[in-house]
Amino acid sequence: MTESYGIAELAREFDITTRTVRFYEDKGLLSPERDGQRRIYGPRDRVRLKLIMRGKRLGLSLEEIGELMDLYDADPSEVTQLTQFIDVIRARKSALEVQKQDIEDSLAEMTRIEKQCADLLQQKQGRNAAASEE
Amino acid sequence: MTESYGIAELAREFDITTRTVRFYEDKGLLSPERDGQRRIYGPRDRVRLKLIMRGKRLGLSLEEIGELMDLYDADPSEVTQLTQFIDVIRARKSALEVQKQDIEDSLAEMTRIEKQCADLLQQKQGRNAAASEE
DNA sequence: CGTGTACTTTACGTTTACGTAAACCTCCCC
DNA sequence: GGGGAGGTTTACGTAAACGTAAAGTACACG
Repeated sequence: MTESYGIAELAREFDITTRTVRFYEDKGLLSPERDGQRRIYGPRDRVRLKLIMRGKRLGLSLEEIGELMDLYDADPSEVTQLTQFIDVIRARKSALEVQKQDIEDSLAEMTRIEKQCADLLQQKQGRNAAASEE
Repeated sequence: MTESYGIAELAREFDITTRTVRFYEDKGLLSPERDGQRRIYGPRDRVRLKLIMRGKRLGLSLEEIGELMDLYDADPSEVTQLTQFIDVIRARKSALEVQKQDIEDSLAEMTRIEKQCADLLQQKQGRNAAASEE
């Protein structure tokens, strides 16, 4: 008895609408079972949705996310396919490295600004305290 | 004589279209000088464009990018503003931390897959070599 | 003066990722 | 058997981020 979910249940868990879940199916990112006309989602769909959400947080389009997930569960049999496959993965990885660097740069800048603000705040509060002391 | 650029020049440098540059201006992200009716971009615009592109690579919307850049060159005078300001920056930072974690997870998975592929490739090539040896 | 080259405004078109509404099942419960 | 609760399809609407003409301006060059 492998666990299964209704669409509302799944949507709630990921904090999205049922419309969105169906939309992802329409785009080929999910493929739930059916009980009559109702959709039944299994563990595989849950994992996929998790990957989709992560992809979105990274700013990927649904199409890119789909391609990535295809990579995840494809197994290339031919040697030529295999080497191409590796190339694709490496390209993807280096894109992520760029993004990681961007994030680190941004974090550094924001930390700098944050510190500036904290210093300024100290000064101002210091003066206020001094003013209310006499 | 502070360096300046035409729109085409700037667009070429960042590998975007002039339409895009004007669009960013329309959204309040750039504000070039004018020589008659023509736009003249200075160093400040270049820096801003660089920030915009980085924001886009991070998957931010133009609106979010605008807000971030506002943070960068605003200087909050009131203490209450200052503390709010710091809160905003911290929220932004923690969002970036999440994204960074997402990237690291993704990189780990992809590295795993890449290794799998490399092993598989070794095996296959090994067999091919053995087959062509006799 | 005509031709280019570079730039301008105006405006409608397009893709992505859904939102929102309408109209229809279907099972369960009182 | 009337009504929820939860699900379904169909389809039009929408915001963001530009693309893509169309038509005009401004200046240099032969």
